[in-house]
Amino acid sequence: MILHIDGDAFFASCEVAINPALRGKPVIIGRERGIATAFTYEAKARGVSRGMLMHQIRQLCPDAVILPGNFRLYGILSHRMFAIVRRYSDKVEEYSIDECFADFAGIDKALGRPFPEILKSLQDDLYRELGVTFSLGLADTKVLAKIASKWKKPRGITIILPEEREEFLKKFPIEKVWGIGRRTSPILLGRGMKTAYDFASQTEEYMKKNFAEPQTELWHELRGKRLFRVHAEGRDAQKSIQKTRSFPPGTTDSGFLFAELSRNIERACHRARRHRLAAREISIFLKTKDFRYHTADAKLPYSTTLPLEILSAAKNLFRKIYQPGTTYRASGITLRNLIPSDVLQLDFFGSAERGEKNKGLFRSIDRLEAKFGRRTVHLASSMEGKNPYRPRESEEEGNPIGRMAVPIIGEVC
DNA sequence: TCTGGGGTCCTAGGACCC
DNA sequence: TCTGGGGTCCTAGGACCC
Repeated sequence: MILHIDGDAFFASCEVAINPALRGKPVIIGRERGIATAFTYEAKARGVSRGMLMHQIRQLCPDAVILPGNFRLYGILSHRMFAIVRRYSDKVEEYSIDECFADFAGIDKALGRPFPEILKSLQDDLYRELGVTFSLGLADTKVLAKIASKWKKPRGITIILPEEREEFLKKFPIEKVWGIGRRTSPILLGRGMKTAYDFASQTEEYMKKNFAEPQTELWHELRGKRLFRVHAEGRDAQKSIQKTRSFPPGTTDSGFLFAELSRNIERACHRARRHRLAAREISIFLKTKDFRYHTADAKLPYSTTLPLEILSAAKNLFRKIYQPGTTYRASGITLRNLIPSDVLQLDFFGSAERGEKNKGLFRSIDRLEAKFGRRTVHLASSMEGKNPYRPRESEEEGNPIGRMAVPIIGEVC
């Protein structure tokens, strides 16, 4: 058996857990982004929905408590949650910040208690020690466990026994199945499949003829054939780092646009340095006001974690895709092909000294930011002089020095 | 749903090779 | 070369997830 555990309104629940005065109130997370990222069930009952804009929420729900995300807190509670689950099974896959899978095969025999009792006790442990409620689903496969935990929320416990599987799938809408997204569900609905059962009861020939591998795998898993295992070995190394920011309603100003991109590059590099990763490839995108993406990418001659080196590559890419007169609403950078930055990378001419001075510079900047807050020092290319929009409030907090532009040309600093 | 930010994986098709 | 068959690798973009 595989267990799936899912946090109920996790971010909002964490806030309530550390501030009991919030209990029973409509609490919404996402102030810094302007849209609802997570919200309590009280907020949901008032009509708040995912992605709703903050000003709409204030109208709908004037007494809403709107908070910025506190990811350090969520990370700590997440960590503790995994530790609690590991008391029951040592095979735990940390799937996301508020979710995990655990291999529960034989756990009932090992503990000498029936599964319903074990799950109840695990759920109680989680609530008692974290102040956050979780929903649990137990079934033969990952996909079944995942839909089981989703079935009853909050604080649900759902077990799908093999003999009850078909009846359960008949109640479960196809579009809510893990792996069936916006594109696939209309196709399935168009073929008359409304429930997970309608999909799972197709023949294998039909699946092979009409669907690709990912859907066929889901089909097997829904029928109780285990294809996806619990990955308890720990996470793979991170493969990419992305930083993006929207600036609705948008701009046609190339100077502002590039400053935004530059800023994203600085943030991405900062993150890469923190994780001791360097990038060998980058890609940038500009998103138009009608939500189309224009992307371009480049391989770098050496792996790097320094904004100045990435900036010059990004400038060329920017020229390729920027079109005067077009209104853009967001930009972004992705650092890819990441390798540990302590591995010495020689460039084409064998020079290991490249960028040594800049490395020292950015080490200092990182230290300054650790002490005085984000954006204490930034590149001149990221200056928002032309920014017609006010800076976000969170950026201004905790910065005793104020903004300082440091023009850096080449290796002069 | 006039729609944020951060990720991973799959696949079709082109380039190139024997 | 009005010309077959088979294979690998790479990349762009799609689809999905939280």
